[in-house]
Amino acid sequence: MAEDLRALVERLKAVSHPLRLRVLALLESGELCVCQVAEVLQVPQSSVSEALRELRRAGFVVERKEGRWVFVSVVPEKDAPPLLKGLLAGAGSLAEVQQDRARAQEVRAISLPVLCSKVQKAVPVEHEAGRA
Amino acid sequence: MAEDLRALVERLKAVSHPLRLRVLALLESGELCVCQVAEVLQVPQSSVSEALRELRRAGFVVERKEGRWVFVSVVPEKDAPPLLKGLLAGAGSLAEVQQDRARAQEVRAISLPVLCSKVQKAVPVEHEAGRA
DNA sequence: TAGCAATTTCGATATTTTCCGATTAATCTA
DNA sequence: TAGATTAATCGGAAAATATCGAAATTGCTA
Repeated sequence: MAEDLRALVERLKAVSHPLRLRVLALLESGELCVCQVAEVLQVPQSSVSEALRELRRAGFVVERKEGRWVFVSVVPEKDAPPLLKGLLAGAGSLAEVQQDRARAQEVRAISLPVLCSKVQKAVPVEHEAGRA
Repeated sequence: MAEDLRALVERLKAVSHPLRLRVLALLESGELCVCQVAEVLQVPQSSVSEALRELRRAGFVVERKEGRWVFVSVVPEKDAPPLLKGLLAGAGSLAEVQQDRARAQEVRAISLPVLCSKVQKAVPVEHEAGRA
């Protein structure tokens, strides 16, 4: 009885969201800084920041500040909430996630100062308009 | 790559809800009919019905009609989405869930016709007013 | 067929969530 | 210190969700 029903629901809510789940799954491929995440996913920076805030609140990711950059990564296994492992296993096999991770590899090859000054258009693509 | 990110998110959303998660966890203790669930959880019947609709859509529960009663239960393991197992494991240890299951045992002892005609008040308790 | 009884669907409101541009805060660098 | 840059927060409009009584539906029973 480690926690409370409501707490578990909050944790689930945190990942019941396309962008947030995508960010979490992306980070499993390794630490990234916020601007890298925004670049990989082609999403406005403020959206990434908000997604990360929720994931942090839920205990799924941790941050590390280095100068003006903020690096985020999946919480170390020993501190991870029970859900996390199964979640990442499930998400890791999704095509979208694998594409994101591939893109992350390319982005990692660019030095941060160069990457981030590169004005990211981040075409605000609709997050709902899937072919249901 | 069995599914789609959006599908996974939908599945997670289905259980990111106090009542729905409670219902799902309750059913792990065995099949119940809708009116029994309403009685155990002290929640209006239409709310239970709606919760079950979502859980069914997400593939977590199945129904079996018998006369005018509808019995619901957790989907058999072979058909269960990957998430389910870990989810139930996590929820099963929650105090609230254990209480619900204990109540279910009492309710099962009452014959259905007797139980259901018993006008259930189901005090519309606020679902948000936790001491945050 | 009439009348219950169990469940689902509907309707309407209230609340929450989402989203992103603009602003602010923090930190580097010249 | 001024200027630039990265990230967080704010604002607020639009969309989605929650909730539960009332009405509709389905199927039993007499």
